Amino acid sequence: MPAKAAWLLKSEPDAFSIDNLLALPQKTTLWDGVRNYQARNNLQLMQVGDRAFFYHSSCAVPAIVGEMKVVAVAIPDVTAFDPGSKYFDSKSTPEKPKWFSPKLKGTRKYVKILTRDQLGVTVLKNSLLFRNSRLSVIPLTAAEVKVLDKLLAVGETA
DNA sequence: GCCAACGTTGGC
DNA sequence: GCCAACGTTGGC
Repeated sequence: MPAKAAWLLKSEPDAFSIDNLLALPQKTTLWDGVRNYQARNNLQLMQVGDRAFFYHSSCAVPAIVGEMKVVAVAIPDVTAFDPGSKYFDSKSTPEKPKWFSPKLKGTRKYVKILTRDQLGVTVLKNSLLFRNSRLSVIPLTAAEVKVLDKLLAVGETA
């Protein structure tokens, strides 16, 4: 069994925040609406049990604000089939789906968030979070996760 | 609100 | 298959 992977998932808090997620009945959601191939490919690589960090983007203080766990691998993104959805894509059909959504469960909201500023002075500086600021689903290396855990441990005792 | 970086589209 | 035009993301 390979070690569990870790991911960073971006969401605009105005659209869907960590609080929105944790307020859901099962704290669970299908991660839909992603319309970028690189991000899509990453969504499809997610395995049950993988860790996922929730990142608030396009807001006053961009930061990792909590954590989730993958509870189901990606299934076709149904919002792409719905003409009424702003994520509708006529090129994606139930027969030939183009976009996918894994299921994520919120597990934790941080007391102290990890701001983009903080992350920028760690090894995360070399991650896709900084090298490709537009990518919304980012794989994290074990070394990067280690740094995050360290920062979190400090936050708890501070 | 601005703008840089990047992805996508479409004409050729 | 190239590349200009355009649209979007997201930090600031």
